[in-house]
Amino acid sequence: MESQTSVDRKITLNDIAAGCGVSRATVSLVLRGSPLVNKHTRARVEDELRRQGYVYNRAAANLRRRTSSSIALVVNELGNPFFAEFAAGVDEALGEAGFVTLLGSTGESSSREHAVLSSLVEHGPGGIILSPAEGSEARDVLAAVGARTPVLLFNRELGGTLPEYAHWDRLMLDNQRGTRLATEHLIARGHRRIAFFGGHDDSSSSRERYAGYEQAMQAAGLAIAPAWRVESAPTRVDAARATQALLAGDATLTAAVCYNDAVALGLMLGLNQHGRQPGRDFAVTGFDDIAEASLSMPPLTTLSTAPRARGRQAAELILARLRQPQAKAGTVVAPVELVVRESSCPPL
Amino acid sequence: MESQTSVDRKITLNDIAAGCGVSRATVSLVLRGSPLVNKHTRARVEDELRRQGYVYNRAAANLRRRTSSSIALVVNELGNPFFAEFAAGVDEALGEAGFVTLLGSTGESSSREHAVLSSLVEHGPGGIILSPAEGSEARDVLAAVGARTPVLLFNRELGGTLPEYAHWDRLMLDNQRGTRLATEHLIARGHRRIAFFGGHDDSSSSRERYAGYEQAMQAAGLAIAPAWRVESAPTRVDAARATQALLAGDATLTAAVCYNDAVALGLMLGLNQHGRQPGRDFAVTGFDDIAEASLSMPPLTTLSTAPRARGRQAAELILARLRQPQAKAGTVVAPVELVVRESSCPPL
DNA sequence: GGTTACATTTAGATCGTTCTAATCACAGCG
DNA sequence: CGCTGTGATTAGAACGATCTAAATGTAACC
Repeated sequence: MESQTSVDRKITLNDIAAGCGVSRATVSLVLRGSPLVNKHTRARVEDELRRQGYVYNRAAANLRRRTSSSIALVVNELGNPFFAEFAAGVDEALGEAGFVTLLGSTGESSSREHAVLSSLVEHGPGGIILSPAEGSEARDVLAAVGARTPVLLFNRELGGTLPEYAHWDRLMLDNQRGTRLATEHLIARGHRRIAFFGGHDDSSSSRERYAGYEQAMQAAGLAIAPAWRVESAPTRVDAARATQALLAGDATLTAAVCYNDAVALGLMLGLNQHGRQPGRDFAVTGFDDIAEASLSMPPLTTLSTAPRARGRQAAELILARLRQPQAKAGTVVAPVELVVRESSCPPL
Repeated sequence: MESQTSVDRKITLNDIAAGCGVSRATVSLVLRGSPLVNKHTRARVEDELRRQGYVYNRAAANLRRRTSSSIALVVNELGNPFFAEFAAGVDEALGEAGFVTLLGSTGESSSREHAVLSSLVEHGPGGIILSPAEGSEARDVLAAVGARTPVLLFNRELGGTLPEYAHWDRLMLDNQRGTRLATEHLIARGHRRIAFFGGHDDSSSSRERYAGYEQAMQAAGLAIAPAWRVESAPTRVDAARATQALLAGDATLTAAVCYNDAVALGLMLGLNQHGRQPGRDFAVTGFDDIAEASLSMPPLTTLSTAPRARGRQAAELILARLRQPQAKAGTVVAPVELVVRESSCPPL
């Protein structure tokens, strides 16, 4: 047993070539399974590869071939289960296609986003899947990534406008339809005084979700009082904090459509603290259907976005773009589905 | 405004050099902030870099310098919030150090783990942070990564033994102490008939956690019936399924120490389905303190492992190893802390 | 034998950086 | 005037792969 697990020096094509008396080029052909090489030499080379414990240097190959075998994935916050699931889906699908995922997270800060993007782009990813931070501007992002690397925007639009030469693809959720469905559901259950709670209006997804709510309310002939829109950061803690403002604004509300599940869970927490019982005397809906939604007390009525499937889809879209760099940019809108659970009780 | 955002050709050092009449070497020195270059030429070069929209090619630099600026992170399952938080911590700390994270996930399958590792290692990471899949063997992992890339094992031991030349670092949780604390807590509350539920005994973390439980039981003079150990996959659904076996094995149990939070949440679900009320007539403890633990009904008594901090720590350990390749391998055991919530009620 | 065809192999340039060892310009000094 | 020291710059070889174009060997055919 003399497998040469040389700890010190890196094994290259030259070592293999020397080791079995062929040229570097031949070894390279063997590695790539070319039909040009003779059966017999192929076997000899493959033995030698194993014997010396060769590991392929994809970076060198990519340099020469001017290709890339990685995709960068930039998300706001991995701690958010929606993005964690999304990332898992992206990584799964990229892995199956032989690509590797370069991870970056921005913590919802557009300045960190800029830094993360500039760093990632230096590693030469073939493309970038970006879920923009709140308030992220098109021109800043473009400056960070340059015009050469294709970008797939997920979940949110960028602020400002892109120059026409940057044709970026989009994968968006059907935000407006989602909150419309949720609002219609609450109206059907008998609610009339319904708030829209959480999120910041400078994020496009928030505006779209508000629009869906507004659309359903108008269609039902219900006027919206200004106090029925309360903003918050899209996190549990900030939503719990903002509950105070919601209840103070109008004590007669019977339901709220929330920006997302994190906000909805925070609202339920806040309601409890103010002596209200979500699912009993106050109806709540979320958005995303994260794993916690079905576990909360009461279980949360929400919109299922299937984040892992979205991740796979995002991966496939960016890979398709790599194959067709010139195809014109497209926008895919993924459907969402209303999942009715106990938090959307009828009014008392 | 003539910033040359050339969409077609990649800008290299040569382009910059030609663009301002200096040599490639000088531009390279400017990029790396060398004190050798003249103030005035530096300014000229920097202008040109901006003007042409140059982006650094780190892969080429790494090839020449035989260095790496990435670390691979291989985790069982990103959908599990414990690992998602861990990954977030790793990525944060690596990013701050100027490294990029190569992501891979194994879905608890050791064959996928092998494939993922072989693929990642070809991209030449400086090191690998690996949370092994259940039943993953030392020799298989070594075969996949080779002996050149340093590895940091997180959370679990590998099966089998490593050859002595592979000196791998470890970051482990204080599993045994954790379940000992949880068990002592239940005993102090008055429980005597306590099960250990979930996990598979071929994972080292599971064995360690069982050992902590056993230790506390023995110290209290309590004998453990064979029916008090029921295994399950470390997921919510499988734990819910296995609840049946636990209750059928001994109907007089009053409490269970669970392998982790996912299992504990599944058990609570299963208990409800069998007409028992966790936190009222059956006490449950978990392990990990994932975000859902405080939200479940009842809130879960568990062991806080601070996964994000562990992630940062893992990143720091592997970076330290890069700086000191020859230092001898070490094992760090991270402390855990008991968080008492309502699921660990006293017996009726 | 000479020509062609085919299968296999290979030398050498190349990708975009960095590094080593010069080289160059210029001032100061004896 | 030649020598040396210093600051600034650079030519050219690497890094580990791939690719082009050409070379080699062998067999077949006229």
